[in-house]
Amino acid sequence: MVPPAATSTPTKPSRTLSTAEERREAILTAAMPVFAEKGYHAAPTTEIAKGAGISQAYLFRLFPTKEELFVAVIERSRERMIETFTEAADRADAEGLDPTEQMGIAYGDLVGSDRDVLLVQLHAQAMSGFMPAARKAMRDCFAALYALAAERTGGSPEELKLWFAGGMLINVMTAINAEQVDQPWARALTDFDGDCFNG
Amino acid sequence: MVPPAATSTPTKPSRTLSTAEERREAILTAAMPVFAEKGYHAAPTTEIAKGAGISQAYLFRLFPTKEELFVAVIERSRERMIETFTEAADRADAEGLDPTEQMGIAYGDLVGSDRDVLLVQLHAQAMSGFMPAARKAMRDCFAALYALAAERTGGSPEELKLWFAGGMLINVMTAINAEQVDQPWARALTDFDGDCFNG
DNA sequence: TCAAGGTGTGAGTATGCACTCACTCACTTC
DNA sequence: GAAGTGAGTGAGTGCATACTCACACCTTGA
Repeated sequence: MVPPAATSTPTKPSRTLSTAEERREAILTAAMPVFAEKGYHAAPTTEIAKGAGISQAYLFRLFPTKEELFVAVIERSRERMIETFTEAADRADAEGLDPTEQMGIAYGDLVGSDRDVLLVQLHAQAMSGFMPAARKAMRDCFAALYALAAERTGGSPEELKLWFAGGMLINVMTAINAEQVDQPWARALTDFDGDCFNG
Repeated sequence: MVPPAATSTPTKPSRTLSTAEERREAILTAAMPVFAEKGYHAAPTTEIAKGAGISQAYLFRLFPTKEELFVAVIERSRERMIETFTEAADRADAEGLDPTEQMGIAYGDLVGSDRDVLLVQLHAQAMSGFMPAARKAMRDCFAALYALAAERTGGSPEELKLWFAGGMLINVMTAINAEQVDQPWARALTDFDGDCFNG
């Protein structure tokens, strides 16, 4: 049960092969921007495999279908959001700030800086219409986020609805870069300071 | 100048060919559900042409690229929304009802009954990330809808923002059929009666 | 009646895709 | 060291796709 080789140099890992779990992580990391940019159908698995540094054949061993890979990417983007919200809520608690507002700000920052998370969400929403696996993943996503928001903000269902609605608007406005448009509609729909969605 | 064959049955129109404009309309009608279901990349132009009752070759004469066709479909879905809102506002005016509320209800009905309009919007939003033509079409769409809503409801920018945010939430919840889910998050996020978004 | 131009197509081309198969090599166990 | 298992791949297969081209037919105007 003891590792046999204390003899080999300890600076290098004795193992040259990666574990399947490491590869899976690498694939998800590589897949995220590709799905974000091109959407489900136009994202080539060859490109994802290349980005992960493995062969396409091995990609399909680890994720038997492209759809399973897509769902895993949706779940990963959900995890990113959960992390973001949790950190923001922790910070709000520590500094005595309004958690609803802090989580909202953190979300705006997240989708503004990490467009992959945003675009994966949008593609997944659109695919939900006719791809049951994506629909399920999106429902799970909303379930988790709603539970987290309810717990950390203590808001009423009505307040939470408003807060989610604001999030959906941020998504779309960010996707079309409305903040770069100098027109009344764009100014009105991208004004998230001193916001009605927060408390 | 007289059609040469008064001998043929007069119940048939003398013209056997359609005009290009009629064909264009037929193509858009056929393209809408295909793009809605499959998204931009996975929607085959062969299937669209077949649905429109013409050859694929002629489709490409009328819409030189698939992208132009996609943009035209986005614009058509915008027109549907404009019609819906206009009718609802007219009705509200005629019957002394609140236009904001009536337009909101009409929108919910539209996306609930005509999923094509909804899904085309969602696909277009997702494509906006990396397809400038789709982004432009979506911006135009928001510009037109915002102008209409502002004129017909007289709402403040803040009120209009709330109203649009509610619309974005309706979109997503409808896409994932959240109203069929019996869980707290789904009940809260699909409760659009007596709504905070309406005045 | 005939030319001009619009309507319309069959049959491609070149490319890209998800997924498979047969196979090699690294590592562990006994 | 032998035997088993998991990591990893080169080289496909079969099919679908956007777009093209040469060509035919219908309609109109003079």
